[in-house]
Amino acid sequence: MKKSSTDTTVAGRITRALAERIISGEFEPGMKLRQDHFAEEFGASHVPVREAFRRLEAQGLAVSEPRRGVRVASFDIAEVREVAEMRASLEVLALRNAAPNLTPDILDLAEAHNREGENAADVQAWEQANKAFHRVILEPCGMPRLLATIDDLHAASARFLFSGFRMEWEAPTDQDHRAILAALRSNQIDVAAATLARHVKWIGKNPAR
Amino acid sequence: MKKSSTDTTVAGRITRALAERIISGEFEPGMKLRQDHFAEEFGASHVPVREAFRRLEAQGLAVSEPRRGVRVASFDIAEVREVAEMRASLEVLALRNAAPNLTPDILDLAEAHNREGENAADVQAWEQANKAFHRVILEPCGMPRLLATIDDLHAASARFLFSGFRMEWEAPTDQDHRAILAALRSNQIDVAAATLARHVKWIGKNPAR
DNA sequence: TTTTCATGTTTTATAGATAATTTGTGCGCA
DNA sequence: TGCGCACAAATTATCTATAAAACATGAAAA
Repeated sequence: MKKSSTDTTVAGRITRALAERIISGEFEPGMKLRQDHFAEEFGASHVPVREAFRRLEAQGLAVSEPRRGVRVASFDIAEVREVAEMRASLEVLALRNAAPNLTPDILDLAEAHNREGENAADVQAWEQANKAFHRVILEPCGMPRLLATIDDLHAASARFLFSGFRMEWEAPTDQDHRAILAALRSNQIDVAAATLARHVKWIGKNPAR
Repeated sequence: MKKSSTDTTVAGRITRALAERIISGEFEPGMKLRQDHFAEEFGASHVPVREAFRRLEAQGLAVSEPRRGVRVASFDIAEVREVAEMRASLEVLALRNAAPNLTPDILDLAEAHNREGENAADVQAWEQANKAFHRVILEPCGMPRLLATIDDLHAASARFLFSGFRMEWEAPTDQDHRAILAALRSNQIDVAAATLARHVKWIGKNPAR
């Protein structure tokens, strides 16, 4: 496996660690991120921390005001909806381009991920399986930039999911996923795309606590 | 006007300068970007240059391999098509959300930008007017993340436009733009959206030299 | 109460050290 | 001679340590 910059450099490791904590909700929206603090925590200097901040900023997980520091990106209901709409548009685009390249093997793998999700013990596990499901059926589109953007949006969605307004959680049988797979298996691309769009937008409509 | 981080800090100025050169084609795809070189050129040290690199990377204008430096992002015909498809999807989404907020004033402003483009003396001027046209009709969607993503995609499109395969250039009367405005004026959102999608995708279909 | 100015804190930038990769060189061997 | 391999030198990215600039805070003066 090609090792990404996230693993190789100190800045990359810091990026990953901070992203994880923001997504998991450990860092609350609006929280100030002080470079010296993390420099000390990771036993590094503040320069790689700054580089990590730039990446988080690009992913939409943090916002930076010049000379005033960077904070964890806030997200209100409008932003959640925005991310959901963007994901819906782009995932549909990806699916339409992936469809001609989808093999039964890929769909079986997706189904496996879906079952994983249905048997998940907690939200984290479910989210991981959910991400894998979407990834697997979209990846064959062969559009790297599109996939990267979708990943960023997915991270933003996950933030919302973990944002503590759903403490008691139970694994849902993901009917939408099943419907998408069935449509793909019978070559009904339009149906699959429409279901996917509705499915993704639904996330943005969750009752906000 | 709110001053962006691009103007305030050294890293920001370097980012802007390098982005411009990449987009304009002065830096060719695949070209190695050495931090010490630009540190010297901008009379700065290499740290702000590195931060600029991170941002260019996020915008898709550069790619970085850990410990091996960063290069100007390549773009083949497939990537151009990818960017065009993404733009089409996202601009349609933006337009649909902007439509309810569009006023006659805004549409008049857009029309002015379109005329600017038609009278443009060179590609740069045309591109600037073109960007302004799209921006003006999409901005009222009130979705900042969506707009930011569209901006990045637009920059990538502009790269393609400037890539020297269109040396002799003449300002086109932009019929698509006019059609979009006419549709919006008569509240035919679907027509406007469909025209916009076709218009944006067409860019990706330009005969490659 | 408002303004000014000093002080501490934080971001930003520089200069120098470290580590990894690439390039060049020499040697052995076909 | 030509090719491949090992090893050394140079180049370059990465990181640390330190200094400078900007900002926030709060006390003193108007």
